[in-house]
Parts: sequence; structure tokens; C-alpha cells
Amino acid sequence: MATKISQRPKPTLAMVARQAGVSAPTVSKVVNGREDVSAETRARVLAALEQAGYQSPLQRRSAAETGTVVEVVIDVLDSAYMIEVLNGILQFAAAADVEILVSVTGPALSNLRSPERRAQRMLDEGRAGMIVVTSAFSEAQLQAFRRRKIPVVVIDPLNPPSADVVSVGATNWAGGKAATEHLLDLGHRRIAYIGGIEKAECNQARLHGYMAALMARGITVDPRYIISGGRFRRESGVAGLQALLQLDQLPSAIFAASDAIAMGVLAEAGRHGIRVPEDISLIGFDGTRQGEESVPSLSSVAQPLEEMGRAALRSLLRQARGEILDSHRVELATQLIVRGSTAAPAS
Amino acid sequence: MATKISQRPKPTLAMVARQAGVSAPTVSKVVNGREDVSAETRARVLAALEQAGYQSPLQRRSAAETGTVVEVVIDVLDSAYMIEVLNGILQFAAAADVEILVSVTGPALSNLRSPERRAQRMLDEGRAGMIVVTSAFSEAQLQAFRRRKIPVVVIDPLNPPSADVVSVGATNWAGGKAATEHLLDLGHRRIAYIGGIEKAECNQARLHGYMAALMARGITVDPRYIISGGRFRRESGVAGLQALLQLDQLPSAIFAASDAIAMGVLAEAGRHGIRVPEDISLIGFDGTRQGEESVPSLSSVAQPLEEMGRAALRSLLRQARGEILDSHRVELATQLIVRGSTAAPAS
DNA sequence: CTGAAAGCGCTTACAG
DNA sequence: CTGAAAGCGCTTACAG
Repeated sequence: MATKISQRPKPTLAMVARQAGVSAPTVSKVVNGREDVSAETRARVLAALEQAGYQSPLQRRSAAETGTVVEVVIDVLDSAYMIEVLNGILQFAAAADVEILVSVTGPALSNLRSPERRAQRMLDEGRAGMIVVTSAFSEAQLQAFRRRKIPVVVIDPLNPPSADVVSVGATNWAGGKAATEHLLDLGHRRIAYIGGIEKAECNQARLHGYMAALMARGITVDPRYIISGGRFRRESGVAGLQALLQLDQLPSAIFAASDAIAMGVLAEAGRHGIRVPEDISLIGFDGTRQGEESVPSLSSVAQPLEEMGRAALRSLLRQARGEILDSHRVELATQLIVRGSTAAPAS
Repeated sequence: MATKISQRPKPTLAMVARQAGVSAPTVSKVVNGREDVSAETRARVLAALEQAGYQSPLQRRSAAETGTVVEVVIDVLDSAYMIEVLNGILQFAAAADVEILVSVTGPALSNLRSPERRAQRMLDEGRAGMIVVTSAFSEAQLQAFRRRKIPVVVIDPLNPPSADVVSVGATNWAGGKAATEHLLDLGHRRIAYIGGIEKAECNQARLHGYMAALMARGITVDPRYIISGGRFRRESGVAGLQALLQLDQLPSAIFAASDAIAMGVLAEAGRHGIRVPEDISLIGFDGTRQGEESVPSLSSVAQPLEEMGRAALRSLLRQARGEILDSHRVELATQLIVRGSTAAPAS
């Protein structure tokens, strides 16, 4: 697929040696990482190697015969979000004849230990690049990949990624604003926000979209109605509603930062005899099938999750092919989906 | 991991040539698959090659430096079942330092085209083996792998696999029986079965467990209460309940062959104002989180899905290591989980 | 169809 | 630390 076909005769050690003004054995030593070469000579040889585009016979065979393999790193495969993203990646991969290596790091993100070794290994194995889904990535980790020119794409980065990493996401701010405006349009004034991972970029954007919508209508943001510090999971919805129940006045509507959180709210509401949408309106974020199938079916802001997976892979393959990217941030549109969990307030 | 370290000096072309009583160039031709060698000579060289365990330098490098890679083939990643199985595989892989290549074939199982090429490619790339999840596998396909001695493990095979393929599954017959007995114990006599893929082994086993339970209590199996021919998906539950609604008497309980089917039944029941469990009892199969979180929470027969994934990978790695297996069928226990969707019949 | 001879690309052992 | 020389493993071109 992404094979660069050069018409010039493949460069040999001897050619590189001539170019660098040294002997073939010396080049051989540099290629094999042996110690007995002066730093100065090594630098010169390295430059010539790079310039000639030299590949050892072994590398050549990998490049020629090995298919394109892309690594995908996720924390755990247990949310509808993750599944749809992965599905998008896998389906595009099948169409593009690319292979996908999936690895889970577990919730402890630091499990991606010794990034240097991992990056080197990816280089040795001729892997085309790496897609990271929602995991935090430290600068040190990214540098290991950058130095080896291994392309990395991050979907919904937790921390704002550095300039030379492509990130893929949705229009979270606009989506958060649309969800809140929908509730406002229905007549709600007391609207709560139950967030996911606090420092995650997408959470921040959704929260600020929510605040922007309120402020545009002249409604003061009540900090007690902003619940944060959880994950994008069901448990956060359960805990979030419990926290709201402590207040002397319950909000009339809740904007949950993910469908999973909303499902938690829904379950906990049922446990307290609170009806949705009669007693409280509820809107989620993600637009997963899970929300569509719940009772009542969940209003939500849909993210094109499969498309985000495809976009990430597409961008990665472009980079691997050496194409120049038009953007370092791919942002796909969200869409408000009104279903059964939102209605006008009771009073 | 599974590297066989041989102490004898690595065999060279020249050694093999001496062994076969031919020249080095001739062996070279055979190794490179060139045509201009007599069949007889080729056979002799091939034998010597095999006997000496000759590997080209390229093969040698793959064997030495490449980690263990296992391929996993699924149709689509869209059911809770598939996700839990895959999660089990991925988590065990992370612990065992094995890499997992996931590919989706799409619902058209035949997409696994040209098995010969695929098997050859796996051999060339040094892949340790392949895990197939619920996809049908033809004899011709299996043979391509068998001839190359590439281990294959099938999780929940659709067709009974041939003797030299290891299959992994749960105690489906016992589980089907347990589900039905639970309904019988509650006092139900009119119990329907809504099945998944009809010819799938696991579906057959669940159905026969259901029939066995009925017959053991002297209840005649009513063929109109057996709905089959769908897939293990939500849609089958929707269609299944619709079919049952056509009968002049609705059953008082339904055993659905998967949680996804049960969720479809639940949604469709809601649409018809049929309450679960007041009007009809419902039990699923799989024990997924999805069923646990539904309203009412779903009684089910839990399969250890993650454990099935782990067991498949464990068995595959054993085979790749050349160990002898104690069983060609790994069968893990199911467990009846009684939750809110089953109760005594109304009358 | 076979193999002696030449050659290719790389590595090794070692003299300087 | 460098490279001329020898060597290794494989392949190619071609005579028989």
C-alpha cells in the first residue's frame, strides 16, 4: 500500500561509504551500532545514510513484504464510546488493507512503561504508527516517538497535546452549548452539569459550552450545579445525582458529559422515584446505541465516534506516507438528538 | 517468549546442499521457489531443508527479534458478548506480553477470502496463531492453516469444528436447562424460547437444555413457542416477541438465547404495554453488564466471557509452544443469575 | 536441469 | 579509531 517506490538502484553500504568519504567496514559498524567509531565519523556516516535512504537488507524486506500495521492503545475496552471508536478504526482498516494491533494499558496510564523501548520496537517491527485513545501521554513518551519519526494520533486527548501530535475529536464546546440551549429552550433555568474527567480537554470544552449557553441567556452559573471530578462512566452519574440530591433545591434538568454518566443518573433517579423526564430532564453526550435503547430513550449530543476512529487512522496513514497534513486537529461535528428524556419543566 | 534456542550452529545453504547431495545454487533455487529444478531434486532438497531446520537469514531475524503476535478474527465489534470476550483476550495478552492483531470480517463471513494466502502470510510474518470468535470456518479454510501447522482456536464455533481445532465455549446445555428450570420453579408452564443463529452449536445446546428441562417435568414442547432463525441480537428479540404476540395465547415466560435478544424483547414488551416481570417473565443468556443495568435488571445465565477469551489465548499459546493439549474442547461453567425480570406467573 | 565460477553485499579479524 | 584484506552466505549468469 504505502510503499515508497524509488526508481534509483537501492543504495548499498559501499555507496554510502563513498558518499561519506569512509570505508565500507566503517559504515557497517555504524549501521550495527558498534562502539568503536568516533563521534565525528559516526555523525558523517549517519548523515550519508539518511541522505541515501539506506536500508539494510532486513529492513528492506520488512518494508517490501510486511503489510502496514498500526498500533492502537486504549485503557480498557468497556465503554460504548471506546467500542464505537475502535469499530470505526477496524472497519476502515479492513477496507484499507491495514492491520490493527490493539493493546490495553489498564486504567493506570503509566503502564505504557519505557516508551523508549516501545518506540524502538515499533521502529524495528516496521509499524506504521500509533493511535492513542483518550489516554494521557506525557511529553517524555511523545518524544520517544517523535525522535524516531513514528506518527502518533490521539483521539480525545486528556491533556492538550503538543504541536506535533495530531489530535482527533468532536466539536465539544458547540455540543455542550447545543445541549444546554435545548434545555433552556424547553424552559429550564436550573440546569446542572455532571462532568467526566475534570482536566480532559473534551470535558472542559463541554463545560464551557454549557456555561456559555447559560451566560448568553443572562443566567448566573451556580457552582453547586457543576459536579466534576469523576470519570466518563456510569458511576459518576450515580454519584452526581446523589450529590445534587443533597442540595435544598434539585435542578430541573441535567446535562451529563457522557451517555454512560447519563445512564447512571437514570438508574439512580429510578431508585429515588424521580421520573425522567417528568420530574427532571436529562441529556447525555456521545449518542451511543446504549442511550438510544434505554427507557426512556436518551436525548444526547451525538459524536461521530466511528468516524472519529476512521479519521484518526486516515490521518495516521497519511503521515506514514509522508504527506503533509492540512491540520493538526481534526474536529468533527456533533449533532443534537432529541429523544424521550427531555421535556418542559413541570411547574 | 516461545523461542526455541538451538545450540548447534545455524544451518547454512552449503550444509543443506552437502546433506542433499546437490550444489549450493540448487538449494538456493529451491528456497526461492524457482521453477528450474526437477521435481525429484526439489523433493530431496526440501527434505534436507526440513531436516536441517534451515531458515533464511530473513526468517531467522523474524524468529529471533519478533515478539509473539496472535491474530483475532471477529465479524463485528458491536455486541456486549464480543466486547467482553475481546477484553479477556486483550487483558491476558497484556499480562503475557503477547500482541493482538484484531481484524473484522464483517457479517459476510466469506470475507475471509483466499485462506491460502492469508495462512501463508501469517506464516511469513511469524504469527503465533489465530483465534476466531463465533465465525463459521469452512473445512477448506481450516486446512490452509493445518497444512502450515498454524494453531487455530475457535470461540463458540457456529459449525462443529473438526477434530484438530480447539474450541472454547461454556456449558450451554446445562445453562439452558438451568434457565428453564428456574422459570419452572417459579411456576411457569408456558415457556417460550427465542433463539439465535439456528445452526450454531451454542444455540442448539441451549435449546436442547430448554427442552430437556421441560421434558423432565413432563411438559410437552410446543413448537410454536420455539422461535428460531435469527441472530443473537436485539432485533431477534423484537421480532421474536412480535411472533409470539400472533399466537392466541402468550407464554407466561420467555427464555432468550442471549442478553441482546432479551433486551429486544424488553423494549418490544414496553411498546405493547406488557410489563416484565408482572405480565411475562424474561431470562437472558450471557450475563452481560448491559442486562444488569437494564430496568428491570435482567435475570440471565452468565457465561464467563472474559475467561473464555483468556482460555482461548492460553490454549493458543500452548499450542504455539508445541505443548500437547489435554482437551480439544475447553468448556467453562455457566451460572444462573436471578434478578428482577423473572417472577411467579400472575394467575 | 545442474553446478563451477564469478560476483554481490556485508562482516570480521587485525595491522597500523 | 580506521580500513585493506579475507571471508561468509547467498545469488546470478551461463556452459554443459
